[in-house]
Amino acid sequence: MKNLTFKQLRYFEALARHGHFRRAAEACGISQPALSMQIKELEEEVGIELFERGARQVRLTGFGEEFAPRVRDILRSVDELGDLARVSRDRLVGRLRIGVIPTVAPYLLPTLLGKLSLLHKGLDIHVRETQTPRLLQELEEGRLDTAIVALPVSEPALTEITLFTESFVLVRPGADEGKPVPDPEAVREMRLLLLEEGHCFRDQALSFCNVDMRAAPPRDFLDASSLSTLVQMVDAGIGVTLIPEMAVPVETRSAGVSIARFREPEPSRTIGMVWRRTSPLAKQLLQISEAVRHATDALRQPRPVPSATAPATTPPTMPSAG
Amino acid sequence: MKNLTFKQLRYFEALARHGHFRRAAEACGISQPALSMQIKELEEEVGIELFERGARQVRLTGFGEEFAPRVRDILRSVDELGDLARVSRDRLVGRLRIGVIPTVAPYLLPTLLGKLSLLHKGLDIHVRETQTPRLLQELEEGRLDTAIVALPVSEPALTEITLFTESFVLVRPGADEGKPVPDPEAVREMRLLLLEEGHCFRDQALSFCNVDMRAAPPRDFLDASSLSTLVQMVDAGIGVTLIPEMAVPVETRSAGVSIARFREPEPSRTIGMVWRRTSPLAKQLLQISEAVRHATDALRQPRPVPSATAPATTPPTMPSAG
DNA sequence: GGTTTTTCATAAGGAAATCTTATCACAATA
DNA sequence: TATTGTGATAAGATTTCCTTATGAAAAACC
Repeated sequence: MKNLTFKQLRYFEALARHGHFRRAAEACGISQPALSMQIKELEEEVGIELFERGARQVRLTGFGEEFAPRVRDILRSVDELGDLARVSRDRLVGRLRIGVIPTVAPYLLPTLLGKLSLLHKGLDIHVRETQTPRLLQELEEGRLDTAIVALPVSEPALTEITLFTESFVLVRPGADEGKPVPDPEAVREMRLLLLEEGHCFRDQALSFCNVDMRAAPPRDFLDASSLSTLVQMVDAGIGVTLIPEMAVPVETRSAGVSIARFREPEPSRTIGMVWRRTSPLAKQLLQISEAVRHATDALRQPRPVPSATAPATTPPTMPSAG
Repeated sequence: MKNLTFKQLRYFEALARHGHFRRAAEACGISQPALSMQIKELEEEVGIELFERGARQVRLTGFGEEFAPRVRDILRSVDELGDLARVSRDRLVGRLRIGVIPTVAPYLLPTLLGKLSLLHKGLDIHVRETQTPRLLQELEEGRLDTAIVALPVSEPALTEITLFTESFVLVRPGADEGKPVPDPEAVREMRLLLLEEGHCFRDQALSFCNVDMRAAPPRDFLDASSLSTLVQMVDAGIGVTLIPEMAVPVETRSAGVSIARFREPEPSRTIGMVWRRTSPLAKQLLQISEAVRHATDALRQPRPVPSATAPATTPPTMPSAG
């Protein structure tokens, strides 16, 4: 069975159906001798005669009868292989493993997942929510297909594409509403609540306040594990914090806190999508990045943030490593 | 999917398993470039990349992951095709459709079927019991694989092989035990009970009595539909009959009839097996004919038939057409 | 930082397979 | 007996497939 070919099985099937060499050959688009030879070869391969050649008719032998349904099964499976490919050609199919950092995930995913599963019906989406370094590692190990993180990642093995840039806003107790917006140095002197070690957003916030991240934290920072917690801590009067614009609608829904935009240059971060440069999904991932962009556009359309200054024009990018 | 080959699928499987072109190629017994080309061609065929070539590793794409189990399925089916063939190589497999004339069937089949199904485990044996002309027709139409009939059949499209020759014996009432054995002409004058029209054995019996078969039956023959019935009629004192040797043990088991051998030349018939000259089962059928011969040897070993003369040496063959 | 190594892709030529046309052999039919 | 229909065979052309040799890119090493 070493040199069995698909052609032989197709020819076999045709001959079994037509019971006639010339007609079967015609159906296969080859000459009658070619068919004869391939059938003969198949029979040699198998070691048993498959057809009984009568002077007036060709019919399957008993063994051929046993052989035929199996062959048909195989040919059908191969056809299905083709179907699968055809259907998947320009659609993403199967599993899409997407990683998202925690300061983006809760705000982006609800909208994004809906859009994606609508766009790619039957797509099996796996989401991994963790911090950037782990995401990048899993990406490079092939355990993720793409990740949504703050740019730049500066990994030569990865392609990065910008999704959007968003400002950070100050979250302070409701009572502070309307007070002048502090400048970075002033924030540093306030009780600044931050995410725990490892979140890139923590570093971005610190950087904004010109804190040397390698040095010890300037004050008795309280570390929270989510933006939600941070806002609740602000609400409790423990201090102030920064959150990305995208988080505002969700996180200030019912909290007694006030939001203030900074003066220019506003702090901001750029969120992007990355994938292995070698990934054959590039085209589809690009497509997905569009979907993400649309999803976030919708998220950032309503801007209920009272602006203390004119809206920012070209905000500087924050460091994102980590 | 028109030019997909098994090789490509095998190579695909190997590459998916090894994740390494050179090693996979080695496992397939080909050179690395050959593998590269076939994989590339497969990917072109499919229209989607199946592998993601990293600098340090080769791994399946998402689509490849969907593709792989189907491919493995197909390869397994093909292997099973090979297994099926290997197992069937020198064994008869599947269905064996065997036709037997009614004056042989009841005596031969019990032994034969046991032997056959022992010899070819899993063989699906179909038996057709009917008269010679129908058997031959079904044989030629491919609805039977072989038939056991009285020879000769003289059909150029059929191969015939002799199984055995057996004598006919006279069955008469038990009271006639020991009486002189009548010669053919005398039998003609007795009330000779025969099988109904169509049985070759009827013609053979008539022929023995030198009755012209084309003429009207000489006397008020009573036609029975089986040898069993004939013997029971003899037992009832209605007349005498002839039966083949093979039927003696079974048919005279409990009847009050006596058996007498004829003087030489004993009447006899030759039973043989026939099949289409084109049948690829020839080899196996020959094998089966051996089994039949052994089965009948065993049947004819005990000869409880009182012999009126010395045993026959070269009995003349009877006509068998019909 | 440059060199070596590893790995897959590409190129060119040769071997093997597959196909085509032409022809044969056989048997059924007229 | 001649004719027709059928599959098998033969010889040459074509296509596919494989090998060796080489290239390019990235990783590992010194």
